[in-house]
Amino acid sequence: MDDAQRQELADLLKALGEFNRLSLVYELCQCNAPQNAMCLCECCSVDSSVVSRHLKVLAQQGVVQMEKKGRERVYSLNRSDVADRLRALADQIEG
Amino acid sequence: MDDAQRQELADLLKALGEFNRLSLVYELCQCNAPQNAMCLCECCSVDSSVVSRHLKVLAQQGVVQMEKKGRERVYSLNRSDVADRLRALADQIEG
DNA sequence: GACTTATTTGTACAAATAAGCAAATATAAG
DNA sequence: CTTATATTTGCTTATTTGTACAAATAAGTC
Repeated sequence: MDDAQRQELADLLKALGEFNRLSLVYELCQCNAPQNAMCLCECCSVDSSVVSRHLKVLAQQGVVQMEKKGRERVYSLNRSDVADRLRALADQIEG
Repeated sequence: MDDAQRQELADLLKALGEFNRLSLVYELCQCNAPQNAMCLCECCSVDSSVVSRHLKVLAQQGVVQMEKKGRERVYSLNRSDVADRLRALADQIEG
């Protein structure tokens, strides 16, 4: 694994390693249908602009996926993608 | 999962989500025997005091384990423990 | 077009973080 | 006891990060 890949993994872990962002992930985890930001706003009690920024971070790391739907944007979790990356790390660590 | 547990998980991910700390983890990952800080110092090119602090963070999150050995302190990776926590998250995310 | 709703962006600010260096501490060896 | 080595701690600096609020943008509805 080269430095760039390691940095990418660190960025993913950092994205998940913040309480409100992790809460967003768990919230999306329990939804079958994609959710909009206003809805997600309720699970962590912060301003909508903050949720917007957190979702942007999660999207940049490929944790969530965004889709435009009318005037709202709905987010869904890239379940298998994230799970696979976490398991790959777990496997490496376990050796 | 309550807030405290979620915070704990976020703290673990944050601890792993920094380049130099993740490098330390990978370094320890490739060692069979526990390593001292001076040795670990070489893998990421930072001051020994910085390594000391990073190792402290990792120890607080249960990622590494420290053992006094003469005047040096040797660190080893809590492999299965960390791997299990990452897999548990992966499982939850995959749903 | 005017209005409403959803989301993003600009700005400001406080708190947290990472880093380096020097000094302090701990412990072994001479 | 003195010296050498390993590690931690105190201090400072620069940078990043999370947050709130207001304004801007986007897109639907009347």
